Amino acid sequence: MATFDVKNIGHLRPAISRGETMPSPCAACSIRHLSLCAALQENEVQEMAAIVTTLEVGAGEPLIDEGQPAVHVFNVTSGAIRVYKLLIDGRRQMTGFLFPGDFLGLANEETYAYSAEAVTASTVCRFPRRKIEALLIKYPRMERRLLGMASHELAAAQEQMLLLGRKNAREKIASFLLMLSRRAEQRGLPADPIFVPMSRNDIGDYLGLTTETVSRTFSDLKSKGAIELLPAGKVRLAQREHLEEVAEGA
Amino acid sequence: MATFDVKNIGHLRPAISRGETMPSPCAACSIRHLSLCAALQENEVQEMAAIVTTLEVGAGEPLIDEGQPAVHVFNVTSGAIRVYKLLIDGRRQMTGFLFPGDFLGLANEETYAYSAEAVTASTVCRFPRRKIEALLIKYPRMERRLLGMASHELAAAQEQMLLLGRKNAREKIASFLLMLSRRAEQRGLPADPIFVPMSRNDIGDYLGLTTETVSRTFSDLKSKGAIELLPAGKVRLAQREHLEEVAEGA
DNA sequence: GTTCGTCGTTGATTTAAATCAATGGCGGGT
DNA sequence: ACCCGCCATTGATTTAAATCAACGACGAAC
Repeated sequence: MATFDVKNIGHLRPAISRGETMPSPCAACSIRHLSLCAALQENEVQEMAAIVTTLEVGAGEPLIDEGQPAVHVFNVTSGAIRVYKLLIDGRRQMTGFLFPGDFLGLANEETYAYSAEAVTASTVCRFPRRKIEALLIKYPRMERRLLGMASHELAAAQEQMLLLGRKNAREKIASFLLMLSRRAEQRGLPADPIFVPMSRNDIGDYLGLTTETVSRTFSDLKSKGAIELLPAGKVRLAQREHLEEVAEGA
Repeated sequence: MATFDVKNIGHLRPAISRGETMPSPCAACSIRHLSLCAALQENEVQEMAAIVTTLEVGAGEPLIDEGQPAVHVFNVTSGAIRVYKLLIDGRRQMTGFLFPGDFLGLANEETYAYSAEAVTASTVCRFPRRKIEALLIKYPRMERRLLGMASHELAAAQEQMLLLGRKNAREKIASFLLMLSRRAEQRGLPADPIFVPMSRNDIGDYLGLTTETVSRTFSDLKSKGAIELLPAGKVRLAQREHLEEVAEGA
């Protein structure tokens, strides 16, 4: 896991001095969306920049281990991160996938309650938790933003509970593809031929299914013309409306 | 749903003027734990008291309907509340059970993303969301507390995802009983013969199971001596350690 | 006191998804 | 160039839980 300090952030400042409010890029990370650092004031930007470190994480490398002291918070800059919890015998439940702009490491306790790894080679911005907490006290606007993010995540978690507890395999896969599409769109990426960077196994562990069931369900949706499987992990949502109906259980 | 304003809160003040910090009772609701109102200053207590309304909700009565404008936040004072989401065809996923001291109604959006009903006859304190938000800006300490609660709930939600996605029926039921026991203990109630106020159907919708599977699994744990089913919805955790092993998937 | 609806339990059967198994493709390492 | 291991896919079989079904207990309503 290569690490280097961010020095040359000057070129990103203009976006803020230009008077942009939200979404504005995080000076340290050049993040636009849903970020802890969005819409900071000039003085706040400087303080954030002073404590940030940028990390490069190779595919499959760990970023956080459940049970370890929660000393850092992270902001994803590029790539994709998987967040998960394990049972003693190794069964794994993904609790989320993170993309550029997403935030990681919010913890109430002294230790992390989950693990995180890079799905593909990724870069993240790392902040010492203690320093972030000091900044939150100093700048309540940042804290409000964090609360907004937490409550957004909570709503997403409840939606995921509905999926895990009550949807069948086809509904799960349809929901998953649409979620990826919406999140890509939010980040200004193409919403239709979507890029699915994670393995069938990762998807299964996110949806409470096995690799085989995920693969079969993809094949099934494809044979019914709802999706097309393109090379390089791309998927076309050929019948988005149909997928939306399926995802909602209609 | 009977409603009346809270006037006589004077008798609760002493706990705060005595200089107690945390957990301290909420002046309006007499709540001790995990409450929005815990550890308030005297002036904050008065402002909270000025905007609170107490509601009585009969068993089965709705408190929140998904999609309705999110105009209030709630604090549970007595009884038990179920929070859930529905699919179009009526499949239901409980996202949580709330007990005295628990907080409800945190929402980022303009509408609620879930529904809530009383399991048993309950009382709740209701606050207008706009006024709460104004208070949060005025008193960042309250906001910090709210953030702590949100991140606690997020951790619980992730734990529940692990349960829903990867645990079998027995592990789910064991986890559920232990959760009820721990939460009862936190509220100063007996942790061993626990009171289970919700129906088998409610439990099933919480754990992603059917009524029948819940019932069979209870019977099975009982026949193996792990639990005892007592009258009036009480359950004895005869082999707590064994239940803990089962819950963790060991 | 009787009836009706809900609840919990148990049994029989079905089924969706898991498991077990085999294959071919692809990419990295030597 | 050649393995080796991982990944995706598909087929055959098993299985945990759902579904369908029946019954008794209980409480509320009339």
